[in-house]
Amino acid sequence: MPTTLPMSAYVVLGLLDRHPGATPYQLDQHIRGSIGYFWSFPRSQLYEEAGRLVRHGLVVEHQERGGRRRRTLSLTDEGRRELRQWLTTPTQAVTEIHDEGLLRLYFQSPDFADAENNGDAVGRLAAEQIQAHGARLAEYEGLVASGRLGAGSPQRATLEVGLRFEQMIIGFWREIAAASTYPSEPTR
Amino acid sequence: MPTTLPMSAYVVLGLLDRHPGATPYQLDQHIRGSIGYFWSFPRSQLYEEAGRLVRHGLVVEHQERGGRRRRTLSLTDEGRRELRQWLTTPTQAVTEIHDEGLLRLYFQSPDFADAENNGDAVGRLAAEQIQAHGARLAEYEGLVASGRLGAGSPQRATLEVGLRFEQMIIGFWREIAAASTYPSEPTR
DNA sequence: GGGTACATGTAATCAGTTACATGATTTA
DNA sequence: TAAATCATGTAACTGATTACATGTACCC
Repeated sequence: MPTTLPMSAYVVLGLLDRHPGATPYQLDQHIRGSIGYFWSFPRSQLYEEAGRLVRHGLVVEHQERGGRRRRTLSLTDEGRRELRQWLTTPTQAVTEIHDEGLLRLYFQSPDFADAENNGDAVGRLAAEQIQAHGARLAEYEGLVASGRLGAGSPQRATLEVGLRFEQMIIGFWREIAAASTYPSEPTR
Repeated sequence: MPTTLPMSAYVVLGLLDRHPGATPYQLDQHIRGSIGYFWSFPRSQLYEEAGRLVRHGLVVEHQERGGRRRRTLSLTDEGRRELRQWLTTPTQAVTEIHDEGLLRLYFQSPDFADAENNGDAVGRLAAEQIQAHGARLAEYEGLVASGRLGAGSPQRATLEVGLRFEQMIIGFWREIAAASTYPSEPTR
């Protein structure tokens, strides 16, 4: 077994610790609307991940014969050990903010603040991003309001970062939008 | 050609627009210390990406015969068109904050704020994260101070998000640490 | 002129995604 | 009970990462 597994593996281990006997499909449901906001992967990967973890002896699966042939998954002792270990060993991995809007901003031409010159591409980008992040923020607020997350739970704490990020980025794009509509260095 | 390319493709197109004739190796240099903070991939992928873009007719390459057999890359007209189009078409993709520290926090047991109960795993995690994000913040501040980014440039604007994110997340982990007993960093 | 660090590329492997297929359940 | 929807899985393909190999310059 490799010394370090891909993140999807730890997500599966972590979820199985909380929800023993879940099927990959059910894991997918848990992921969407929670940790999937931060680190997502398609459902099919959960099947592959499950297979890999079984091969590594960290998970056992039991597949129904006939019908839907569901695979129910549970951690082995070694899987639990691996999870505990991952949770407690220091990481030196750094954060990446995967955001297509930011990437597009980065590659705008240097005169991007000059709306006349570029058909206000940045103004449009900003407007679209404000809208998209507003929707995301509302989703997060809905989650909090739903009360499904314990007040001091690690899930609630993690979501807090999502909330603060969305507030921050909305403010950022508003500033960009303002500079785009009213260029600070007008062409003349 | 697929209607939508992977992000690494747009990064290569965007960089080649600014640095025509660059080699994959040189692109790697540009990426590290700039957009790579947000969206990174290993150098070898730039070779593969270059090959793919050439196959799609978006890039032309010229490989030295003998010696290091460098490949210099440039956009074709169609490559430029593809880049312009990507820069101006609306995206519905959402942000993902890939952060291993947050993921670990998410999977802590519910009593995570109770340091007695878990060997203060969370306190350690928070301390480590405060340290790591402090270093990252310092790097960003160094970039700004270096003056290599134009004051109103899109690169500077993008970096601003990095700066605000790091400040936000450091504040977050300080709060987490405060709820735990492991000695926290002095406030800077 | 031999060692060290930098520059460059390729091949093999592994992970992730898309597209598809089928079984079960609800509801008009 | 047919149509629609939800649940579940697999296979084929594409993308990403690791490991390796070699070339060039620098410097003592």
